[in-house]
Formats: sequence, structure tokens, C-alpha cells
Amino acid sequence: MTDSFRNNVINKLQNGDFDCTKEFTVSMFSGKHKLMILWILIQEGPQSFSYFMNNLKGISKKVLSNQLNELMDDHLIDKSEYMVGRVKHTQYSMSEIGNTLVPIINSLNAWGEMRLNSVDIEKKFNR
Amino acid sequence: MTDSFRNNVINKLQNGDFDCTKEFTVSMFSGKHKLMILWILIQEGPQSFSYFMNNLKGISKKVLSNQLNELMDDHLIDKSEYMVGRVKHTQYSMSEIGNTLVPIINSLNAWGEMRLNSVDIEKKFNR
DNA sequence: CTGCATCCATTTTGATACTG
DNA sequence: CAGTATCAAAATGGATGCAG
Repeated sequence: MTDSFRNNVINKLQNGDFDCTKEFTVSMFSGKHKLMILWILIQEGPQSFSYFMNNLKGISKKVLSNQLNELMDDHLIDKSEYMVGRVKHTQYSMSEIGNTLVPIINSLNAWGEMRLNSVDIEKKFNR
Repeated sequence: MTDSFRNNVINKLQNGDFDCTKEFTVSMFSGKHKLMILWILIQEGPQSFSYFMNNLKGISKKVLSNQLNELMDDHLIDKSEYMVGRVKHTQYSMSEIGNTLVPIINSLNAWGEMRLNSVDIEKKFNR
């Protein structure tokens, strides 16, 4: 799409970050909180920076900022900003491309549930 | 299934390795070469330790050993051994549970291909 | 409220020698 | 041939201060 994405992918290719298209897809999720960020946006719609800070357990500002930026570099999420007085507010949301990932995320979810149920592990997940 | 798997999962839960079932599934792939290991077994059938050494670019014995062990802990692959004279040979293969992951791996593959094609990146993957 | 910069801790991966 | 043990390097994540 844009040049930024193009360069991003070309760098990853050159760095040998992935050797096949599957690994490219998985690289979209590689980051401790990325799946949860996407899931929150899918389930709950657009959210602010601070919403993620409050709802992702144990994440720091730096890491959240990094992962949001990477998701934007990969064009999976969009961002808008607006000012309230002198204070900046943000709104992150799923992009059109990001939404094409929803079926995959759902199947990841289903497989994990099936597998955990099969061994009768007591689950106590937030989401 | 077995207690070893159960303990494995409980440990991961306690370590905070995953907070939702999606992340549990993704944890199956978390390891630089795991997807390729699974893909090779799916496409080419059972293979030996040295086959992976020769076909996964730049992997070391320690890392290969670790990732194979983790895949076995997760019950995604099986292993058999036999002796030729005094020399041990091995055979790794997809397990029944591992095979339930095939549709997901295929969709990861398809998404990555679709995405890379859409930006017209020149691909030169081995597999 | 956002989020970058800095410095530190943890995790993951890699090189290599050694054993059965 | 198949691994484990050890040590080193790199990547990732976390805590916190400062700025717009």
C-alpha cells in the first residue's frame, strides 16, 4: 500500500525475519500484547492510549507505545488524535486490513479453547 | 491429555505466558523456527534431527533441540528413536493434535501471501 | 493525556565443546 | 547421529523522567 509498509516489509525480508509467508503473518502478532490490543479493538471498538494502559495488565508506556506503532507500521490499526484544551487524546481502531485478520484470530481462539478444555484446565482469563 | 501437558499449561498460566486462549495458541508457534519445523513435517512427513539442521537456515543444535522439545511438551509432534549399530537415529513426526493445527497454519499462509501480493513485494522464499 | 528517551532486567538465540 | 552444557550475544520488555 503505502511506501512505509513497503519499506517495513522489505527490511524484514532483508533481515531474514521470516522465511515463509506463514512467518510473516505470525510476525504481525509478535509482541507480548499485540493480540490483546487487536482483540480489545475488535470486541470493544476504538480506544484511547490510556484505556490500553488500564486494561493490559503490567504493560509499560514504552512498550505500549512501541507495539501500537508497530501495528500501525503493519497497517493493522489506525489512529486519530484530537485536543481537549491543551491535552492530547487519541483514538486507536482496527484498520480495513486489520479486520481481515479477524477470522484467523477467531480460529486461534477456538483452537486454544478446544485444547484447554480437552485437558480440563481451569481457566480464568479476562477475555 | 497426560499430566505432563497439564503441568506444562499450568506453569505457563502461572508464568503469565498467556492471558487468553488466543495467546495460548500463538504460544505454540513462539520460537523462531517452530512454524518451519511444523511446516516441514506437514509437507514432507517424518524427518530426522539432522534433516532439520540441514534445512533450517542458521539454526544451532541447541536451539533446534530446545524447540523440538517444546513442541513435544506441547504434544504437537512425536518422536521415535532407533539405533544403527552404535549410532542413534531419530524420527520426528506430526502428532494427532499437531495435525489439528494444519488449517490454522494454512490460513496464516494464505493471509501472508495475500498481504505480500497486495504490495507486490518480490518474494523469494524457499517454502 | 500521549509518548519519546534512557537505563536496566529478562528472555531468546547462537557458537562451540563434550558425551553416549 | 543426537543431544546437553556452558558461555556469549542479541532482542525484547519494563521503570521512570521529561516534554508537547
